[in-house]
Amino acid sequence: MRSENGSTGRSFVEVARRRQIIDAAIETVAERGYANASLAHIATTAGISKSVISYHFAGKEELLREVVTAVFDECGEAVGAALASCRTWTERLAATITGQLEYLRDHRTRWLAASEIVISHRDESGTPLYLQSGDEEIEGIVGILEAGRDAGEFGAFDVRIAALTVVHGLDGVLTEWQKDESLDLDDYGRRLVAFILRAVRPGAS
Amino acid sequence: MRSENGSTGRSFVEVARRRQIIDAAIETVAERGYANASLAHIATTAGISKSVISYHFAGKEELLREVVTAVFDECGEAVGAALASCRTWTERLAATITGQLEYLRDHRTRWLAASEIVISHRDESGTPLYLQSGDEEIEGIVGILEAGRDAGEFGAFDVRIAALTVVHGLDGVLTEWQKDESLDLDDYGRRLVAFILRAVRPGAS
Amino acid sequence: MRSENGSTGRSFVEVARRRQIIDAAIETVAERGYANASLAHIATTAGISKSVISYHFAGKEELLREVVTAVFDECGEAVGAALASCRTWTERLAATITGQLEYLRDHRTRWLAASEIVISHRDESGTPLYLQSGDEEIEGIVGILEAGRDAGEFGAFDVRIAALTVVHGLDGVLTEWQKDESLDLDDYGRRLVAFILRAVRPGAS
Amino acid sequence: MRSENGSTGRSFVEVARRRQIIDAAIETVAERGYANASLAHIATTAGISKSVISYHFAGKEELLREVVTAVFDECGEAVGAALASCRTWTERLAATITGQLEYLRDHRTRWLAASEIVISHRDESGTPLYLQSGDEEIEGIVGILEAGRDAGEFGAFDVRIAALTVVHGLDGVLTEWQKDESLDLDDYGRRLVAFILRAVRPGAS
DNA sequence: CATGAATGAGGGTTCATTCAT
DNA sequence: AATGAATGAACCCTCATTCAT
Repeated sequence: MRSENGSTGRSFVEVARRRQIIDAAIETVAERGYANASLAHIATTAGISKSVISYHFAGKEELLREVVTAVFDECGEAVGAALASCRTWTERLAATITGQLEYLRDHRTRWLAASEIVISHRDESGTPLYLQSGDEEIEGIVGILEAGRDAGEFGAFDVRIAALTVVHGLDGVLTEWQKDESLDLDDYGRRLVAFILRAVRPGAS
Repeated sequence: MRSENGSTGRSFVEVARRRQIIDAAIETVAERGYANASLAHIATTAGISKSVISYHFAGKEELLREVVTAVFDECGEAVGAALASCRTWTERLAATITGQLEYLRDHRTRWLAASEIVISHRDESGTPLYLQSGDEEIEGIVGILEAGRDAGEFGAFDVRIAALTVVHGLDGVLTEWQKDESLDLDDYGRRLVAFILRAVRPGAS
Repeated sequence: MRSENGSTGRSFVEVARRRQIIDAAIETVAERGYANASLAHIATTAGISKSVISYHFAGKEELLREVVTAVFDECGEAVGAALASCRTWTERLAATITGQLEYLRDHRTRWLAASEIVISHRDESGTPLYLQSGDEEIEGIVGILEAGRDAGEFGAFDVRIAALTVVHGLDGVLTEWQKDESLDLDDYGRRLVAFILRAVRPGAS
Repeated sequence: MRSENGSTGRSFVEVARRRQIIDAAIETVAERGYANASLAHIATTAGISKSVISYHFAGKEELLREVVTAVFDECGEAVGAALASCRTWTERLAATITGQLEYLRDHRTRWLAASEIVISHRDESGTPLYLQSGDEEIEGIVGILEAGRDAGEFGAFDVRIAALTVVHGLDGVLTEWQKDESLDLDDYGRRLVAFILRAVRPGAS
């Protein structure tokens, strides 16, 4: 049993190369857009030969999926860490929003690239990636909202609608940030949290 | 007195052909995605030769921009009509949401295509369309929210954040609908309106 | 017998239209070069529809040939007129050079276009036009040189070589003029005549 | 120490392929003319796929410029070699003519192609190549003529006019050779030299 | 482990020509 | 007499992928 690493059977060098290529792909997609991010451009960005990519990845498809997985996993971990120290459901709801915005703030390029790919890429059957991904994020927020409602922290409203509003509201931040580079994401987060908390606070519907 | 048309100098036949091509482009983009919507596919969908498109449009760029303009104008008119009969700012806010959802319900393909293009298409300088368009929609909602707040219908909150939440929340509906074809958009709209109204209602914070 | 014109059977309007198109072709070829002178550009220059050209000319081939014929005939007439008043063979040789340069000076665009076409255009068999044209010009100079030699005005040299040198030397003037717009063609002509006369003057060798 | 090549960073195989493609381009242009020399035809002539050309050259533009450079450099070297063994300016003038004619005799196709390209090709701004190139050849002849005049070998005449006459006279040889395949270039050269020497010989202007 | 080389498919665009009106 | 409309061929170029080395 070769156990240089986990269970993938990849050597240390191999893992490093893949990471390098993934990073180059992220940079390229973020800069030039999904449609203009050819393997040639990615290879140039990485400073390697084009066929190195083909050697380490089964194809462009796999590379792009790895980008998405890597970024979304990172972000998920960041949000998870932010959630760990929360005491109330209100705090957890706020942490979900601010946690993701903090990731976005610190890893804008990565998030931008992953978003582009999820939105634009389609598998060979023509199905977009964003229709293939699970709804863990939404389910997580739904869980927080339901628990908070049961605990009396939140009022009565459609939790799924609320969760979707939060998720898509977060997506919109990136656009705002692109339109206005000087946007203060921390401040934006506080105000977004405030607005969402208004919506979920107890009281007449 | 040549009165075949308005001020564009286009004949009736020309206008019809352009519309046909635009419709074919919409269908193709919605079905295959922006990146796979080649002129060849669009032509095939329209049942015409590839070069007919080049004859009627200066290029793919112009065709795509016309698609976006056509769809967004249509939707804007629909929402404008819905707003016309409103008495209160609350009604206007609700009508903005339901009006757009009704357009989306009745013209799903058109909206889908226009969204894809706005998100994915970049001009020759590499700037995406969604960063080029103005913010009329957001400004409109901001106006409603401010007026409603001044009229005492709404509470005190960051109107821009609120407007962005509404706009991006609407964008998210399409994704939900694609994931679940049986989604009742009218019902969804009522619940989304209810949630947003919770957020904007007067009261603490 | 409809005899509005000569023997071509073309009406006055028809002739005018053809001339208009020929002029537009000349202007376009001179400005954009043979390879970039499409019927579309020619039509735009003429301010007419593209298919008008096809209506009046059997094809692009015919149009281009007409351009060449028209310009070369004009130039030939100009040179012929210059020759008419000459008394000596030396004068005739000089008039051949200065006559053509005067045409060039006064009709630069026309000459430029015709030259481009003759050099670049090939018929459907692939034969360039410049290999199809007769050698009237060269023969004419050869005739002058032989007569002048027999009359004792010129020395003994290869008349064909001399004629070719004159003809191609004239071609080169256009290039010089393009490189230096301020070139004084009259002066250039005088100096070119002087040089050629040195070569043909009687004497050793 | 990587010493596969000089300073271009191209491997041996790469250089060979480029040469092969350049040769195929030369053959194609010479045979079909500049305007009909598509990359597809060049590829067919080379017996390779069309995209191989794009792989080895940045574009058609680069390929064509390489053709011109290669041929003109070759010819320049040949003429330079012929000049090296000359003692008098008269010999040098003659060697300039015969040297180029010898190159033309031995590499007719190459010269023909390069000439076609220089005359017909335009860069993206529309400027023809022949207006971009320097005048090294003309300057060289001018230098010979001036030195020869100062040395008393030649008479008094406009050296620039003379140089241009020589250069364009040489261009004309190719046309003559195309019209008459049986033309003896060596003989032609001797007679052309004789004619030019008549023109430059000392004596009254 | 890495890569230079090659390829065929497909991209958008321009073109000369035809045809019904 | 004129033209708007349409077409298919050909244009150059980019692409993801494969393969021998």
